[in-house]
Amino acid sequence: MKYLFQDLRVKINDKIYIKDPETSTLGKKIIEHSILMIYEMGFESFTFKKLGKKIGSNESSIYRYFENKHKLLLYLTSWYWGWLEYQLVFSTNSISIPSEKLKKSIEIITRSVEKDTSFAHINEVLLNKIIINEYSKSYLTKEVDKENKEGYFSIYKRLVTRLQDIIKEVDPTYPYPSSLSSTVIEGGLHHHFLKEHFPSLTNCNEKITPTKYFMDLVFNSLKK
Amino acid sequence: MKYLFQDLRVKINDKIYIKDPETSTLGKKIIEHSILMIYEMGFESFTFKKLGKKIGSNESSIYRYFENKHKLLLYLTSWYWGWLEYQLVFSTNSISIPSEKLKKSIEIITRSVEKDTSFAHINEVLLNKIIINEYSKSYLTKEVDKENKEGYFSIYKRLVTRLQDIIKEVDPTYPYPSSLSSTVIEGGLHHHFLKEHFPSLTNCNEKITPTKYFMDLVFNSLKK
DNA sequence: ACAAAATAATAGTATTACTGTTATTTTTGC
DNA sequence: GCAAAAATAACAGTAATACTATTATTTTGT
Repeated sequence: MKYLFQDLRVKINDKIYIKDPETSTLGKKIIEHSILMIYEMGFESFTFKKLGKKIGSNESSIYRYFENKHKLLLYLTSWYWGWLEYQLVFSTNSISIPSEKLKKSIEIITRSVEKDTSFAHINEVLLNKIIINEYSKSYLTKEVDKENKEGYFSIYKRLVTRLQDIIKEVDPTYPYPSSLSSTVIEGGLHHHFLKEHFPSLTNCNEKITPTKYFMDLVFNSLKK
Repeated sequence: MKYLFQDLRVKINDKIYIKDPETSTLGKKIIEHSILMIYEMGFESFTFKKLGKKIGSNESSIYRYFENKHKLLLYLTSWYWGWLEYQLVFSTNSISIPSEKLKKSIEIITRSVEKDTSFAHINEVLLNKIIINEYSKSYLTKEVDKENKEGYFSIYKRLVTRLQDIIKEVDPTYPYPSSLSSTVIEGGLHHHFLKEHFPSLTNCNEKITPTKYFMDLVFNSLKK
């Protein structure tokens, strides 16, 4: 796995950044440490000034890469969904039985990220936790329609579509494939949050994973 | 309906406010106009200074009611969930057939609020839209565990529990009643957001309501 | 070695999110 | 109806945020 992903680069809409952070050491440090800092202090408390101090760079240099921290969050979330999409495609494309393919997909999408794979400066475990806590904030804004038009959420939308297509293969008569796909992806994140902070609002715990719950939910909805 | 609700008061955890806004004209104006303003400009752009200007009051007077805008959001969301809980209990307690009760519950919880009922200074239609757009921000914070301990989310939790109990009545063997309850409540909000901003990620539209989708989802999961 | 590009340093601005103090108005209790 | 108390308004002030702009220094590519 480690070697396989070595050369993978997640392609991100280039309107999200001013200068591509993958093209320089400073850029990579911005990504690396913004993940660590947003994880530690939460998105609200995180500022470019603090990030600059942490990486020994000037605030103004960070502004050369991203317009503001919202755009940086869009970058991180796009990267995450692109990475997850790759995992999904990679792990399922050899599976020909539709129901098996769907099983694997639900597993990949709803599991919690346990260990770092291959990207030197990106800690996927922490990034996954950031997505659980902060992803909604990237689209619950007044600018969502404008940003959606600019394509800032296209990787996420592509992932929802992929899962939807896999659902359709299992049951072409099911009337709500995209709704179900959205429910699994968004609900998966929410369930990890509930597990951690509101255990009474979920049946998931150490033994019962969100994956188990969503597997049941999806397959009960589809005709076999 | 109008008269029935006239005297209903939603009881909100008194640690959320400094002074109960229901006890004065200024307090009610704060609630009334914060709903209008958050709806119009979004929670991020909303400030106490702007609110003060709008209602012809000083910023510092608003601080006598709420510590900060986050607490005000907690107040509004608590009120909303309390109001919805009341609608749920009121509309379902005469129903004795469990599956009918569950149907009605899903309808109440996942429908969009169409018109103002009875609270002079609270516009429930706009408040519902605020909940769709801003509710997540009230708990996706670094302080969530502390605030949960203080009981700031107890009304919401009680609602999830109520729906869970109704689910259990329909199928006592179903292994994920609280997860399913959370999925319906949170997923309902999310679906209204998708319908409006990401129509390709849902099958809901003018004709197919989120209620229809969730009805199908829930009843397919439960044994009849 | 030189030019161009990238980064750092510094300064500055408007706004936010408050706190604190005092003045004025409104409410209430007798 | 009046005095005291409570509520509200007005004003001042602070540290931090979220930037923009300018200039200086360092790094890099040829």
